[in-house]
Amino acid sequence: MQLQEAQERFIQSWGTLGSHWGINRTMAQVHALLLISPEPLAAQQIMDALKISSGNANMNIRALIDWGLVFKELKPGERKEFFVAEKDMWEVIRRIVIQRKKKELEPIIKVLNEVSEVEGNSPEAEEFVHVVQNIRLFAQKADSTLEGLVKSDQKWFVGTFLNMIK
Amino acid sequence: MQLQEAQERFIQSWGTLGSHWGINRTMAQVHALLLISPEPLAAQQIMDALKISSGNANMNIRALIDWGLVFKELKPGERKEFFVAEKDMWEVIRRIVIQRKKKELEPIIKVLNEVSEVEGNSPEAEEFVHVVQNIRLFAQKADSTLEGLVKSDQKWFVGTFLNMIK
DNA sequence: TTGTATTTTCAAAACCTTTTGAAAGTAGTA
DNA sequence: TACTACTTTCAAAAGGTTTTGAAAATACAA
Repeated sequence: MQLQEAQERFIQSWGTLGSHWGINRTMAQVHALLLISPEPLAAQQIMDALKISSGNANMNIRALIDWGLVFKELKPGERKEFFVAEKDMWEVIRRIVIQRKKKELEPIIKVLNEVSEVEGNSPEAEEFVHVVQNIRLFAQKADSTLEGLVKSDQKWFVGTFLNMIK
Repeated sequence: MQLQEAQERFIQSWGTLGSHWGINRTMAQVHALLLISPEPLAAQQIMDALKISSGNANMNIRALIDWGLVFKELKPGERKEFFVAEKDMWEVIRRIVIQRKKKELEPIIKVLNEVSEVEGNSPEAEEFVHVVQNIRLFAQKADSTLEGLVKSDQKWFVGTFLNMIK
């Protein structure tokens, strides 16, 4: 396969994957482009490569920086900003886990804690409490699991985690 | 907190969570409603409770059945169909993992395998292969991890998995 | 300071997904 | 068979998100 075709396929697929993971399509494509670029890229190069507008490029680059997946790099003598991707996949995963844990898991745990204080002992109330407690247990497990994952290093993941499962 | 308020809050939150997880808002709300219902519900009851149209209810109930998260139940003497949710949270998670693994992880692994056959030895090609190999490693780990999770039982998750991470 | 390259903003447009609800289809009952 | 309760379909509408691009802002250089 030719390099250019491979690059395009990779960028497209990464975009599709991202859009299932709370990262918008373009944001994931920008990330993919930077991932496979040996050199930092300027906004204009990103716009050209992905055929997107300046507004779009700017917004998604900013978002990637917020997520900690992309860094700004200034070259001496150049006025414009260049961007590089976080290329350590383990770090990429950690960054995404941190964001999603904060935006999704923590809010639902908060709600589960609140609604489990429900009054009454009708069948509806009993069923409700039962289901909520159950989910709460899982949510808390997931929370500590992810917390552990965020704090652990790649060695652990590649070694123990996989071997254990099999 | 009153039961009704708690139920509404739970349904709303479950809907929001679902929408971040490839399950559309209404689909997750229907699932939440069935989860906390001690009795099977008919389509009409779901439509009334969530204030949604028949088409919407029908489509999302079907989707939940496809995912294996909801089952049809026929009551003797009743013409209409009733629906119950899968209430075992472990099974719920397994079902979702199965669907998403098939729809997201497997396709990207396929693409990664294909594009890693790239030709050339320019810096671009080298960087490309390097990044792709790296992601491929993670994707394959994730695949076997999830495969293991799908095959394992809850006891394992609650016991070993959590303790191990800490 | 002025000029110019670059970045940022944001309202409007384009795009994509979800929902509606009327009509058609289905199946049990008489 | 015809009736009725219920389910399914699907084109159109609504709703939500993303993208565009012109204009404004910024920041360096002369």
